[in-house]
Amino acid sequence: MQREPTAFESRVYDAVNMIPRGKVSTYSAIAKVVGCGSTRAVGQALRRNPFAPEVPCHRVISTSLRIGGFNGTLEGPDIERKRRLLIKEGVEFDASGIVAPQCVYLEFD
DNA sequence: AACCTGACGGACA
DNA sequence: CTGTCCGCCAGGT
Repeated sequence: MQREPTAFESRVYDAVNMIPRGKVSTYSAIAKVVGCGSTRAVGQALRRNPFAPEVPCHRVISTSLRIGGFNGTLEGPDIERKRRLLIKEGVEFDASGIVAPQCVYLEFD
């Protein structure tokens, strides 16, 4: 059974939806935009993501420019898929799997 | 209302 | 470099 998104989650989804194609953002950036100092709260909202394809949650990475998690996991085939998807959108990755800083979108609104 | 959890981050050993 | 701890805030039970 589904539930309506809270005001907080709506802000998170809205912010994520603002990320242009070929770019990514970080949890801390999103957290700042939605007005909370906890990246964890953002992670929870994205994990729940009721708007799966609508909200490009795969464009959100950790502040260290490493890919965070995806589909509820921190590692595994899902993460690999996320990486491929980002590359497909034009996001560049370092040999270590680090996202190119130029592809990071930090300013919203 | 109380307690636990978490797709994190930063500090420290 | 890795592993551990604490703080952070909202959601779920």
